[in-house]
Amino acid sequence: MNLTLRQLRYFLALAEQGHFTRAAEMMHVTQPALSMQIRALEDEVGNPVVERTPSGVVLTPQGRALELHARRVMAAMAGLDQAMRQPGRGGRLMLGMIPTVAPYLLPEALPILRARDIGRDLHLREAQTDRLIEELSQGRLDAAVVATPPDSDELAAVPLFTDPFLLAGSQDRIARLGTLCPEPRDLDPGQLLLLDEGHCLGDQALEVCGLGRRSARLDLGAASLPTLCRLAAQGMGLTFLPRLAAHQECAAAPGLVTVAFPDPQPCREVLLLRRATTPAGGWFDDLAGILVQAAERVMAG
Amino acid sequence: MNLTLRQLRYFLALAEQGHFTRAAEMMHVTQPALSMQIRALEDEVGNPVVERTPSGVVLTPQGRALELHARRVMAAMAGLDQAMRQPGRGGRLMLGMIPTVAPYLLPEALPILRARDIGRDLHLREAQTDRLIEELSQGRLDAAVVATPPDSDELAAVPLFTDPFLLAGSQDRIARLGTLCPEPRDLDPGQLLLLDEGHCLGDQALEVCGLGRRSARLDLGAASLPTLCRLAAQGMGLTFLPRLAAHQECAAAPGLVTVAFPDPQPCREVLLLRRATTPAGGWFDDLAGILVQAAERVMAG
DNA sequence: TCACATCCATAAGGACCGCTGATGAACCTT
DNA sequence: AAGGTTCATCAGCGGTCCTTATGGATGTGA
Repeated sequence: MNLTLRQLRYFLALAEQGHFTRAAEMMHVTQPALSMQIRALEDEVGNPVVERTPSGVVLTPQGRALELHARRVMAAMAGLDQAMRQPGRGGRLMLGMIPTVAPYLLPEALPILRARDIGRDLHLREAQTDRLIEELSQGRLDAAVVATPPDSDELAAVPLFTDPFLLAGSQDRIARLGTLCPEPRDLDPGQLLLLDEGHCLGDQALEVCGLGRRSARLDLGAASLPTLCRLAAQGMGLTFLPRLAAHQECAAAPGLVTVAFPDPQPCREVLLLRRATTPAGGWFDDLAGILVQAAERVMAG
Repeated sequence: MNLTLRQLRYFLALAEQGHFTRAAEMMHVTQPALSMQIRALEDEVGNPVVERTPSGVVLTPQGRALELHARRVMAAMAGLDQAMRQPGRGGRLMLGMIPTVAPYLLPEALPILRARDIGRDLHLREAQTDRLIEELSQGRLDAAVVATPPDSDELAAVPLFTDPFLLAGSQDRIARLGTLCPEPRDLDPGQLLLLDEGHCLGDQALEVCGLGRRSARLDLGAASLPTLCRLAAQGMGLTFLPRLAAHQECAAAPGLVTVAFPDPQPCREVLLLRRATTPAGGWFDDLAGILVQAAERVMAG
């Protein structure tokens, strides 16, 4: 049994009109065309679906069953059509984000995404760069926000924004540095608090200081930026705080003070990645634009 | 946007296999055939639904939306197929029945109908012959049980069973008739209780007595056979009781006594009607067989 | 009662669709 | 660098589906 949508459409028209000729007009075809499709449908089904009476057409019991199910099929098709017509897309958008960006960018980004009908079914994955890139390559993600340029050429990146690093610590630690904030590489590596390995933020902080991870005082095992900030606020050391995170973390960790580095400020480039095969236009550019907008608000706010 | 089932099927195969060639094999077509259909689908949708990566195929967000909806469509089609494959039919069977048959035949018939999977969605209409015939002609009914041969040749009838009339009344009224039951036409018209006009049973009773309705003592306005039987049981007159109804009515109306007429017994022919255009075989003959079987049980029981 | 209209089925011809088989381009593997 | 993937493209062919034309059945009006 291999019915076609055309047969179902014609049949529903016939059921509605009760009349071959009128149903054919409704379908913008000639009456023989519709008759032949109905005939083909009945051949497939094995029984007549309508009785041809002199004064019109009557559904058989089986015809009524067919009508019921055919309407369901057409409803499903209508739903599909509508979903495809949505320019915003309708499918789940699988977005990855590194942990040093996600909690600061998302509160601003999500409302915009929803307003633009992109976040309707947004699926978020927070993970470190390596894992995000792997999942992106495998197609389990559609895009990812990272702060490290991809090495593989199967990924393409668009820059979102530049996120300067601030120096953060307790009031007295910062005061002890003097009135002028030092050059990054003048900092004492022994005072630096870093994130766990795997977080690009730690590596980047070391890089701007001209240091390797080996020379850092210790890996505190601090798994998250909020934790790190609380440690720094209690005077346990200094840390690099992305400006993106500054407002939220200063509010959350009383006693935390930040100072900007002198120009040229050290910074990280936040990027939006996609597979190179992903069509660039459309939702991807929309998403990038929204994230930029959200970042501006976070920085300004 | 005018997607075809073929496109959806191919697309689902592709989504499942993640591989054009394997999806094509799955669909028993060559790879170009599938590629072209996917291409056509993407043209309709307006965006790519899969990304072609070197190592296989990944759905785009829109592709995932399409997958979701396509599965719904295919599920609806599967439901339709299954419904059509049911030899029993799946549609509502619209059955009409006259009031002097329905309450007696149905208790036996319904279980059999259900067992044979015909009564799955049986729609019953109890009405007098004229109305049943009208609704049958208009296609609002598929079949009708009546006791009057149709005059129109747009209806066809198959005989179900013969239902003899019994004479029923109170103990003393029946006794007063003597040991032998009289010929129908020897009955005193003044003693006869009849159903309302419109019920064929009343007309038939008069007919076998060689009388017209005018000569009957009165129309009691008794709208139903149970009422009539209760009147008769209380000695208000005699009535014709179809054997089909005898057991039930005697049980329900204490004091009601029935006697059979001498041969040739007056009787009514109970028929199953269909539109002449309704295909005779299949469900219609099944239904007729079941009703005959049910009638045999009623008569025997 | 006969002509006519209406309705659906059927037949023949043509346009288009979709499949196959062959080929090509890009990429990965060895 | 060669060979084997992958998917895309093309030409040719067969089938599907449409249209126009026609036929048979039924109902209707003069």
